[in-house]
Amino acid sequence: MSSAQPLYARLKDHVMNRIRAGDWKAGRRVPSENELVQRFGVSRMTANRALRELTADGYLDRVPGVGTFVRARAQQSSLIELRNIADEIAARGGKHAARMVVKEKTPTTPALARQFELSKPSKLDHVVLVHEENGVPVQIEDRYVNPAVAPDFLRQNFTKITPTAFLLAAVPVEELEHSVSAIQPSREQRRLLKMQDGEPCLALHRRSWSGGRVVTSVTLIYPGRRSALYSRYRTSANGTLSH
Amino acid sequence: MSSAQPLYARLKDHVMNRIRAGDWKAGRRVPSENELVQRFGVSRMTANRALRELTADGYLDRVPGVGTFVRARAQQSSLIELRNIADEIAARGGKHAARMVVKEKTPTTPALARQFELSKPSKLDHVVLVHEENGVPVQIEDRYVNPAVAPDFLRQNFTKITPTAFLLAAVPVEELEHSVSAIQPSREQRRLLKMQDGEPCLALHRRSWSGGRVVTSVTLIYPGRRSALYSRYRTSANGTLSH
DNA sequence: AAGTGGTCTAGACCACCAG
DNA sequence: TGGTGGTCTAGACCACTTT
Repeated sequence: MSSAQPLYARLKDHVMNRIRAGDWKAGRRVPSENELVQRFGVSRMTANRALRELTADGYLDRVPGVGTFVRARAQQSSLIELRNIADEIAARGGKHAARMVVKEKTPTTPALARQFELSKPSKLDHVVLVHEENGVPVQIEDRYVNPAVAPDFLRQNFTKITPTAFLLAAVPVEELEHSVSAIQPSREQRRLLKMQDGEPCLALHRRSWSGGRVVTSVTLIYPGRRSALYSRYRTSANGTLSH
Repeated sequence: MSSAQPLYARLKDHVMNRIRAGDWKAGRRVPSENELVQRFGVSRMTANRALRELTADGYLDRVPGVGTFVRARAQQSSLIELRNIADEIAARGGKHAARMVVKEKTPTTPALARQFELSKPSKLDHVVLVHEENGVPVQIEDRYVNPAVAPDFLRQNFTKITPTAFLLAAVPVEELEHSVSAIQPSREQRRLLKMQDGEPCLALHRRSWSGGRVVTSVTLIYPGRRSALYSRYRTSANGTLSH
């Protein structure tokens, strides 16, 4: 089962696995191109491509004449990464919990059929849950899923694995659509987020595609009082924005 | 003045200039690697790197055995591009106008000094303007600029050139920070945007760096009723999100 | 002086697609 | 069969930093 993966991709994986596992922490020097050439028996151009692409991807810093290092804050190039909120909270040192509010199969309304690009009426999976950080509600997740793409979705226990984590593992995402707006929360949403009257919310809507079909359509609602979306990144050498 | 630019970067520029100028439109075949080798006298690896990076940047599509083509919709990988609102409105076929509200030099408050990473008190340029599309206000721009980095800023006529357009041309941006939140607009902001009572706003805050110094800190305020931020993009081959 | 990254070359082999 | 992109090599020269 020798992988058909190209050599430079295997080198990238090797480095990323060390970083993800925590073996190589921020600021640590990673092997030089010549060291990779020695250890893996590849040409220097191949080692160079691996490290160069990881740098463009935001994971490494390279300093000519000095070396290559694990970047301090992994670059967050998009305002919205497809991340698991449980991981985000854990990264901040908080304790995540999720509370189920709705878990059902529901027939498509015309609006839902349009969102899922379905020509015929069908059934969709629907869940609503509230994510909490240290007991404080921080996000409402209102999600529809196409069961033709992710059949086992409704059978999961979403207090143990978040819908995002399940879908990320179950379905390869090929395309993403995001939009963000400010909304006045409904009474029910205010209650779930334990918000004061009059406070606005940030609504993030996302659709994802796999194999040309819409996998899921989700609305994430955050209390507006603190910024829910943040990114910081460098621009690439040629002046276009790095992505 | 032979440019110190590497060959692959010059090839990228050459292709991008043709695309930007409209010579090569969406779907058009661009020169193959071998054609670039012939015309520019470079090795195939160099031509390959140029076209490969432009593909990763979202501008081209490559099909093995067939060719390389200008991508239909230039990929909008980040939710927030550093774009000029006048261009955005023009791209939608609308008519842009800007109205000056404030144009002044102002001493730094402690909060501003922190934002600009200044150790000593100093003066900053400050402008507030309202951008309109077909006569309808669509954005408040509240911007501070470090005059040590962009000296001529306040001398511009911002009803003719937007602050973004001027700064993009005047200062190379190397790093960007964005955050988004939902806010309840002040009475003054409601007035400027001609909004109803109770409607929330989307606030986008951005800082940009050049040469290690903060160039500008800007807050863009949008009426929340329609989504101000949108993106759609594909994920890259190796499974990580394209940026 | 030795090591680093940055670039470039001139070949090569492969899978794929077209005529 | 010839052209395309995808990858890889084994060298090379350079500017730079560290020792």
